[in-house]
Amino acid sequence: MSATISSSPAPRATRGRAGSARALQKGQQTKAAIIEAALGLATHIGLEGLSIGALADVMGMSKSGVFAHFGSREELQVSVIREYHHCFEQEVFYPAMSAPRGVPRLRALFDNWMKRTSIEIDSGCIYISGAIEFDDRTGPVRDALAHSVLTWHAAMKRAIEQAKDLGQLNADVVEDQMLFEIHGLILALHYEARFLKNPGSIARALTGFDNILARFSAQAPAGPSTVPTPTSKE
Amino acid sequence: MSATISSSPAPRATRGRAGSARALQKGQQTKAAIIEAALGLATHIGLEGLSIGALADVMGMSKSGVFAHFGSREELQVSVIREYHHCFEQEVFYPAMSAPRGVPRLRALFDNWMKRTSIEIDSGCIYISGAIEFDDRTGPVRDALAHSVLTWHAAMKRAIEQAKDLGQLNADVVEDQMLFEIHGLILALHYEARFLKNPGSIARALTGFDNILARFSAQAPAGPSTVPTPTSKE
DNA sequence: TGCAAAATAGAACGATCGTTCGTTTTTATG
DNA sequence: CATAAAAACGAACGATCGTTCTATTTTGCA
Repeated sequence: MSATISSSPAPRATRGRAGSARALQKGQQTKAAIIEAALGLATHIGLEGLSIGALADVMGMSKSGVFAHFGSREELQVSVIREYHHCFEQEVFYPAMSAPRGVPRLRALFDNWMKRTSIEIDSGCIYISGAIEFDDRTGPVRDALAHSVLTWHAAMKRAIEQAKDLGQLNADVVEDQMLFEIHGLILALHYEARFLKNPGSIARALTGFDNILARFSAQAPAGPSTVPTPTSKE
Repeated sequence: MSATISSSPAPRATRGRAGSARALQKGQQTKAAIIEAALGLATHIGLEGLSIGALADVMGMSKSGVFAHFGSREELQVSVIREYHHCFEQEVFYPAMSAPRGVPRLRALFDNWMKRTSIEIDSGCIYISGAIEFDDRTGPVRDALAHSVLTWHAAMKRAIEQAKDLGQLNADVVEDQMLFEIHGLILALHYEARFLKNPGSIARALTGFDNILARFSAQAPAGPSTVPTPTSKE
């Protein structure tokens, strides 16, 4: 169990010769700045809406100057996803690791996830918009996106498992099921708050989490939480 | 309480003079065919991905020929949304109305909604993809989309209310809260089945629904379902 | 400071976009 | 059948897209 939710390929090392500890070369820090700006754009207009021309305007440089750092739009999109992955780790995952294992940490993960998702942060969530945009497509962008999301889901499942091991959740809790329902709360929050502008969505998400927690908690003799009534075939 | 979930402005009336009961004039039926094809495209590539050129190709006609029926791309998008609204009524709402009021009807609505959303139907859901695309935009397309979604949500809330009135759900159930959680299941299903290709998502959605139902059902003394523990400020 | 290498600029490409306009074909009615 | 209206076409528009290419500028190190 590593301290990070994923093994990133140490992307930001200095490149030049002789392990000079000097910061980034000019090109690298420009590239980092471009990616940061691209992330800002992508969280608002989506990965597909992200255009090199608009990005160049924001950066105050030429299209070809921006382009040269990536070689293709797809590579730019993948870079943005990696950057978002990194931000997500910093803002959601790491802070929650200081909470004690079990339900408190699970709750912290959910709270941070929620904050990242909700309109409090004016930017949208790439993991959500990207999933829609790359629904039925293939290729490196979709792969990078799915990889990041799955990595995050694995981290959530680990937290659920720990809560189970500590006896704070029922022993027969199915991680996938609990995660599914929690994920639903996040998606509903994103939908109702960002699109429908429904006030009170944050409170409903919190209530929903408490409801899920109560149902999966140890002590109760467990409700109908394993086999569904087969109301629809298939 | 009307029999339809919305009052559509009787869009498909014959136009010509003297109430001739003849079917549609040529133009109208071409337009209807275009909208149908456009809906097919939009459910796969989104309302924003929908282009008049691609639509013209599918229809085997010229761009300007297609365009002339709408006058603008926005009007085409709005037409597609109206068509989807209509399909949604036919496939989700009406069939469920033959189930007895209360929980059975609520369950039927959920089941149909699920089928519409899941990958069983190879097309995606415009209410979901559209919400992402028109997150932070304004204009008639967004308005039409939000109107349709809110109409559908109102229908769901009505079903919850009826189940409450019949004593099948707890009297203190908050419709908005229950709908929020149910909506989350649908969104999680869409996400995990369509994007992540997770097998078993349908079963998890069904289980989730049963869990929600059990929690909001009459008899139990009600868990912590109203006020959340304030774990995050705001 | 000099010089190779890296970084950026600028112009152009083919493609596609939504839209406009004038013409031609098709339709529906007298 | 004739004729006016409706429908569809086809070409062109300006804009933007990702990408390529060749200069020019800037950088980093000897």
